[in-house]
Amino acid sequence: MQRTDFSEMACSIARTLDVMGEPWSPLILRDIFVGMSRFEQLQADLGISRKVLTERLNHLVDRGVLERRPYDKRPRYEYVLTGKGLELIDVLMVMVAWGDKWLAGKAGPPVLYRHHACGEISHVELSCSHCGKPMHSNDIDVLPGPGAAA
Amino acid sequence: MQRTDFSEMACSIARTLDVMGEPWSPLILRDIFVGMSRFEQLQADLGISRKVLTERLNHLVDRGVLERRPYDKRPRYEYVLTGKGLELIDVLMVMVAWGDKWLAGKAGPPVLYRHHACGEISHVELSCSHCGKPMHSNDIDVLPGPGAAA
DNA sequence: CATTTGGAGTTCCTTGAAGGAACGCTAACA
DNA sequence: TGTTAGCGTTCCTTCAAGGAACTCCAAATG
Repeated sequence: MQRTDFSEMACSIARTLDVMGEPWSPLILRDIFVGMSRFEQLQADLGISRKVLTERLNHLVDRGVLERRPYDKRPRYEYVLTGKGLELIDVLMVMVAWGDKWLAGKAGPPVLYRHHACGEISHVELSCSHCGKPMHSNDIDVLPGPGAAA
Repeated sequence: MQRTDFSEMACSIARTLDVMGEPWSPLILRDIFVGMSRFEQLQADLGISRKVLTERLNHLVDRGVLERRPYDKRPRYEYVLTGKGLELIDVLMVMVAWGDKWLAGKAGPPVLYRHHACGEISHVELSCSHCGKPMHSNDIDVLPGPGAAA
């Protein structure tokens, strides 16, 4: 085996990486999220090899984060995010927040988010699903869960 | 070039991937976050090739998310997260939330988070840095920012 | 003093994924 | 009857990942 399979590990990080951790996959999801749904668009925008794009799209469809559907009587297809896929965009939004803070430099962030609820330009924060207060790596204890390995 | 360089793209997702997007890097960060700081520990726990582990650790140190420091008079080193690295764990916490929801199955989540502030078992949610309300992919408009490409 | 031990890599070989260009297939259209 | 556009597939080359063996160094041990 040339690349280790993460899907069987008892770790939600590893399993999530099995879905979207291969090279290009997050960028493909990004493009589809912002409205590029067709093979040619994706290939041109990313500059990715057509072979790899085919593999990645098939994999994302297999894993249920994308849906492939015809948009013409001719054999033409578009790729759209499923509900599962839309939730995966959360991961990208946090990557954006981190990259904007640590890697954007003087030029500033390449894109901005405007939040519908308040209308303001903002970014994403992590909060606790229970109490709503901030929740970052230093604010938690990590405990074994029911699905832990033996 | 065999693998495309993402670091020069005008995209915070691509730039973040340049830091932690290579195979194994997120799992290395996970292990270091939960307290495995030494080369032998990491290698044994992950089952990663020693060569690749060396490359990944060097890269993460280069990018400023890990610090390599001696813990003995002998040539022994440990790897610890910098502040920049601790913030990168946010990305992993969101991966955990998604993986727990969509991939954990009947067995349930492999690990649980207990939030210091409220003492409850919970998971991470995304909220708006401005108004504090939920902020997910459907709740935003994406606009070009100052660092956008030409 | 010579030898062993353990941590931290380094080297080297094999396999297979990524890059890249060319080719194929299908339905409409000129 | 070509031609075109969209969507892949094939094939070849290069380089990264897997894996095992090897090196280096300082301390501990006999």
